[in-house]
Amino acid sequence: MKIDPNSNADLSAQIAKSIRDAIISGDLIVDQRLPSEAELSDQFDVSRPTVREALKRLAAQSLIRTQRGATGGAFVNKLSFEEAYPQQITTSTLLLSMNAVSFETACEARYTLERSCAPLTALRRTADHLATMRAEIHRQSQPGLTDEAFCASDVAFHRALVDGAGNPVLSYQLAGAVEAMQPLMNMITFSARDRAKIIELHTALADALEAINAIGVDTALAGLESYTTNLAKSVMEKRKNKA
Amino acid sequence: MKIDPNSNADLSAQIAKSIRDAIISGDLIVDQRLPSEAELSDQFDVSRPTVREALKRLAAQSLIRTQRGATGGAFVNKLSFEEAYPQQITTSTLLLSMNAVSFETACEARYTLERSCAPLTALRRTADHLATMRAEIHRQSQPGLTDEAFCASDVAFHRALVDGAGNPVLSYQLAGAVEAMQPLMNMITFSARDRAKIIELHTALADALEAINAIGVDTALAGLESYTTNLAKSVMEKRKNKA
DNA sequence: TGCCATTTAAATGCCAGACAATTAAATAAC
DNA sequence: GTTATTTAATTGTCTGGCATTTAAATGGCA
Repeated sequence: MKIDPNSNADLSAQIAKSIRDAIISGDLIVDQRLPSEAELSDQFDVSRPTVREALKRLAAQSLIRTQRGATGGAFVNKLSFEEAYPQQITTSTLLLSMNAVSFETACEARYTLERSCAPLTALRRTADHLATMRAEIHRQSQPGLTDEAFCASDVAFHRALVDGAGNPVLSYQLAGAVEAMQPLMNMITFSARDRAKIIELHTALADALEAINAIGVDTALAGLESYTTNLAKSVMEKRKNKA
Repeated sequence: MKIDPNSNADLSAQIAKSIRDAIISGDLIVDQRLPSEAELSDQFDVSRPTVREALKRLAAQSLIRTQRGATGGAFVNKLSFEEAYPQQITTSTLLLSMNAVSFETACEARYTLERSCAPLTALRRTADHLATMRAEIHRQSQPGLTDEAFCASDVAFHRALVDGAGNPVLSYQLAGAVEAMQPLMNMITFSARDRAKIIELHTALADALEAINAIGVDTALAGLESYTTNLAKSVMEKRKNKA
């Protein structure tokens, strides 16, 4: 393996790319041990610190894991959904906050995606999913709950809705959309009447799911979307008038 | 800033987390310059190579960029959708290949998501999106096209469909689902009749989009999903019988 | 023989110090 | 005032080393 020293990219970036490509292409398979850092420095003709920087890049993407000790080294990591979730959420959150995505755009994306998996959830949801949703509704109705806790419970409720579809790929893709909304929602102050309305819609949603009524689920979600959007709109309006 | 030397995690991982948290929380804002590597080593009380490993971790996630020279350094990077796309696709692809996700599950997720944004696309698609789709349909009908090129064109067609919804958040979330399917699709051999059927459905889809006929779009997508699923099923069947 | 303690070797984790390359700003020359 | 040169700051890379961890090899002992 050779590295182009005239390239614009860092040596460590090039080496990371080389190894990453090998993983993606299947040349390196899960749990396979990479050569030791010393061997890699020989192969790529760079120093050990440079190799280490490359390995840290890959570790940051959960593509490898490292073990110390005699039989240690870097191993191709089996990327799990559990590991990928937080990454996905972090990225989505930063994308929203750094790119001035409007509340409406984010909200539209979120509810569009959620409504798409609702029919599957109506078919496949287990008692567990329903119980989680009921529990979150109960939490949401407790007085003295901070706005932040209310939002967190809202996210948990919706996550259960998504997971109820029983498709891990869907759950993964939607995690970003649902969780990344939370910081945006946290900017809203919920009046008691707002909460009551949202809880009412959540209850209708859970009822429809329990009754395996896909249309009812969709109606409730549509209601939630429009209510949330209007709420955000009026909050922004008030804030603008004050300023 | 202090680092716990008794933690299980690497020093570089802890430092990266510390800086990452600062970015997420807004303590560090876009384009803000981080302290130099030397200053960071002082602040965290570690050596420069360790700081560098931490910075490379962050760079791997596109959270920072670095510049050399007198006024250089590490800067908080404005994460763009363009940058996030490839990461998302790589992760999704690896998740599918490493977790033995069935073709059916992946396909279900993909078409569920695509059908969800179809109504928006019907409303908002531009002439450009339609032109792209027509062009890809034309490419797909050319004889002598390899299966791989056919799949690539299929992906481009569907990406145009998704982008037509005019919601960058949706486009981003769906990129993984659509693109990660390609390796799975590449395992299928398409007969001339298969291609003709798919092209027919693609044409119906484009026609419906042109006519702003959301129901027609949904019907075509449903047709594509069931056709693709059955095709994959029969391919797997044949392969099993041979073995 | 079989079990336990010790040693050894291999690997990653971390550090100190140095030099090269790059870049913008300060300085000098004209 | 403009251009050329120097300087300083910063990242990129290398060398060499020591610390730590871990499993396997070794040796002692019953």
